[in-house]
Amino acid sequence: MKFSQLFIPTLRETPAEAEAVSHILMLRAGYVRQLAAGLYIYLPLAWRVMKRINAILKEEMDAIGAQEISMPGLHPAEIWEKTGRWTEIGDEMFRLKDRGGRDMCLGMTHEEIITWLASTEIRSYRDLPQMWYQIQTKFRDEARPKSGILRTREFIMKDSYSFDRDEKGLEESYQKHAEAYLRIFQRCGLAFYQVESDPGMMGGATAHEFMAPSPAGEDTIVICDKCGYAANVELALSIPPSQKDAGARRAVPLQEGQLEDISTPDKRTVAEVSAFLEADPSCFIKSLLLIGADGPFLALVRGDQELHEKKLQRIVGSFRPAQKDEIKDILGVEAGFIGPHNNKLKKIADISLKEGTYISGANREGFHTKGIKPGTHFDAEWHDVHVARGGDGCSRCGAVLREENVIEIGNIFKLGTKYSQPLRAVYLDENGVEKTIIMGSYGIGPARIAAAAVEQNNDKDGIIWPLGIAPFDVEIVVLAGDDKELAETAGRIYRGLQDEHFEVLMDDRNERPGVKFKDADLLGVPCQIIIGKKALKEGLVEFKIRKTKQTERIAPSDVVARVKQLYGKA
RNA sequence: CGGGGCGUAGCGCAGUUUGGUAGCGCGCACGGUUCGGGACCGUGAGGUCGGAGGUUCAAAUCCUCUCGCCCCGACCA
Repeated sequence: MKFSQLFIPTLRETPAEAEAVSHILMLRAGYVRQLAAGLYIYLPLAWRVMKRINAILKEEMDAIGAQEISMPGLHPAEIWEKTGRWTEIGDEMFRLKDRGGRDMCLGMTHEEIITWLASTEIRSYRDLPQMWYQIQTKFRDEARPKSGILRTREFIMKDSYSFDRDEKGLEESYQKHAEAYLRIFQRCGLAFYQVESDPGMMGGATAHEFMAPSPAGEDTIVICDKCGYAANVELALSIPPSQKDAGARRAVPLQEGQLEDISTPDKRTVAEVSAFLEADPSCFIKSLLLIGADGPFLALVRGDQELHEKKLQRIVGSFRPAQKDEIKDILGVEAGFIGPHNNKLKKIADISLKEGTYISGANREGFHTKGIKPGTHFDAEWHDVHVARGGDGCSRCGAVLREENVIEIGNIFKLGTKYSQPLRAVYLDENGVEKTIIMGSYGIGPARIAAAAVEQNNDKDGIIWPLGIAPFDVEIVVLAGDDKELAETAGRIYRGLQDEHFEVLMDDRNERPGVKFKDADLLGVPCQIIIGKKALKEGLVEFKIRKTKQTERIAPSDVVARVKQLYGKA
């Protein structure tokens, strides 16, 4: 296509509202424009990228036997009421009424709808398994849309759903998706990890996320380079480094094995007491009084660790922090001075506390206690309830974990019967017995793939698209648009590339060379064919790789072969 | 929802403290000269200063309310 006939509104300056690299570059290079918070218009270039990503998605989904369908974006409330999510989900759901006053919503996802479909159509074990997918718009009234295309209120998603007779079937569908996802992200040229994730509100037992490392990412994962363990910090296990020596002796009382109260007036937080006593935070026990379904209990983590509420919730069910007066009523002291010893409350302690001697609140106003030995001075249920961090040990092999910020680009969930049961998606098995369909749900955000690709592949001059998803394969830069000879050479190369099914952008604009070079680098098409008078005098054109800026002078007749070589089609 | 920042020409910004009727750079249009890394000269178009109300002889500027956008946090099928 001719640049002069395409709408590519590049910007010389960075719009003030953009912060993330991908957001800045996609605005500057004329890919997207913002309509409102979290709502973006995809201009021709961005839409071409999206189409390419979607084509890869379709190929790989079709390859595992999934069938493309299309479901409405507007849903009746009734179905969402049946699964309970109409009330479970709060402001994040866009809700509206139709003219008849019926409650409706804009679909945030399609488990309900597809399960309804399955419930009405699937009768027999002979109908299973099935895998259905769509590439469709989702609506979520995000509390805080951000980072351009990364977190929006309306976005396209590839979502697929598997329907199986049993767990074994689900496992197969799940693995097929995992493998397809690996191929998809590879073809899109992304660096990514597959990590264990929290099933969250989706329900079900197993879930994985596909994560593209980027500073713009909103999620954090820990990775073990030795054994391959990788998990979202929402559930990652780890072994915190052992108690630090710095000031550790201060945790030891004058008489070994005894407890010793020390005056710590007005020192309440770990940071304050740690500074006051000159002992490392890892020498303290942080005691948090929480109220669970069975009454109050103490959660204990080491002073240098953070309590992971979701992990704790999985162990004890839902809980809430105790209020100030509740703490006084139960322990007789204010929050800054509570400790695990000398009380009979149930205790859940983090595994990092198993060894060592500690200081904690004395359960006495203005005092802390030294010499507390877990197991000796208090008993507890031991669990991993701290937040895993880089530098911790791997819970599987002990090697040091690494931490990285990542963009979630895809996820896969084993749903089980979470949706099929309330919506009565059932079938009759070989023995005529009614069984509930076992489901899985699998999502990919194409816009996030695009954004992650830009985040991972750019330099000071602009975007550097991975080969598989660039808006064009080749950009021909014709340095003097009005020169006949240049135009003819460009035309020949253009047709030659098209004959080999390459997507070619030809910058035929009547612009100065500098402008064309700058725009070409900004747009990020993987390779450029530069046609200028100088080289052409010698019968040559230039072949430039966007990523390395390496330039080769080659004969016009060799261009097609050189491009084919770059794209591995030689 | 809590905290912070910002709304002035298409984009980036100045002007707001101390009220006097809006300016700079880029971009855009036209003419000319240029033409291998965002050219130069000249001419010109373009703004109810986010909106509403108020104070005042006079409001971009002061006051009240309101809307929008961005960032941090909470939240996040």
